Amino acid sequence: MAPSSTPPPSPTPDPLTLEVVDLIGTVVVRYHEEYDEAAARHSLTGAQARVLALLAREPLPMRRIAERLKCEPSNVTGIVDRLAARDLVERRPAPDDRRVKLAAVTPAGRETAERLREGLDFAREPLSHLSPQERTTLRDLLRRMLGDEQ
Amino acid sequence: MAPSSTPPPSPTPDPLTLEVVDLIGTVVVRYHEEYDEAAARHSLTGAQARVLALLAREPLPMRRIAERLKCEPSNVTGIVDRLAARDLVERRPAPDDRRVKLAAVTPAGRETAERLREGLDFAREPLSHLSPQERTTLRDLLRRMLGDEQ
DNA sequence: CTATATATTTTATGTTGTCAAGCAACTGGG
DNA sequence: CCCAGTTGCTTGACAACATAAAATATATAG
Repeated sequence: MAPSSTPPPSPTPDPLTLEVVDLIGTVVVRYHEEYDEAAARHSLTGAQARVLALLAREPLPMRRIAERLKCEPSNVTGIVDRLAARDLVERRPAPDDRRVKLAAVTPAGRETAERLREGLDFAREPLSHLSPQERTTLRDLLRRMLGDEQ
Repeated sequence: MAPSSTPPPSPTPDPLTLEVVDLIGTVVVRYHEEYDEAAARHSLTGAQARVLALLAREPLPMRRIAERLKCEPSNVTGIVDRLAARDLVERRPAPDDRRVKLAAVTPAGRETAERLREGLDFAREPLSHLSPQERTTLRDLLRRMLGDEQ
């Protein structure tokens, strides 16, 4: 069984840490709500909006999309299918490897992605409560919190 | 209309705000990864873990669970069904209203919820990079950011 | 050339989500 | 009391998302 050597996983983190974790949980919930609402305004699901936003930066092989989404490649097939059916995304052959299919936004997809980004209130609404000075502090704290890995 | 003081729909939010939003996006992704991994260690899905954690605090009517999860009550039926099938949760009649069913953790469910919470590294790992002083600052900034509503 | 590995899709299955319909139980006006 | 309307939950039909396993096509190593 488990040897007694394991460092005690801190059964009771201090109240301050707990509160911060709780606040982060609220941020996560709020972020998702807003993202899904913004996506719904364009008749997109959250997953579809995420893929569309990804592809608006650069075309990607299906496999890379799956890695970004942390899901199986077979799952991406369906999501891209649905985006392709609405002419927001298209599949292109990769020049160097005929196995690979690059998913790329169409002009219509690019425009939808842009309007999606503009409509995402999370950038404005909650952060508008903070001064530039405070935003800088928050940025630095989040950077440190997330560590070097990023 | 909006006086020039209101931040306009800001087609181009300032780079600082964009970076903070980006960092928050990373936090959201990381939070989900860790939550789902912790849940998977107990053979739970994310939704099941969330409901179990909710009920570990107090029994709730199905309707309240749906409100917390921001989904339809009919959806909660299935999630609670699956938790009940594994004997982590049970349905109890509400004393004052025979329509209502209270979902409550069983002893096994309570233990799973506790171990789930302990296994959730998000409380320790990222925040351990910050001093108590910094955590306090972060807490205050998040509070202000989320506003009075909470 | 053959064997193995990689990229994608297909198929089967399970979970999560919605909506509409149904049933049981509470509530208020007559 | 009784009836109408409302509320709480479940059921059924269906779509999206997720996984795993198998099939196909292509690439690469030996």
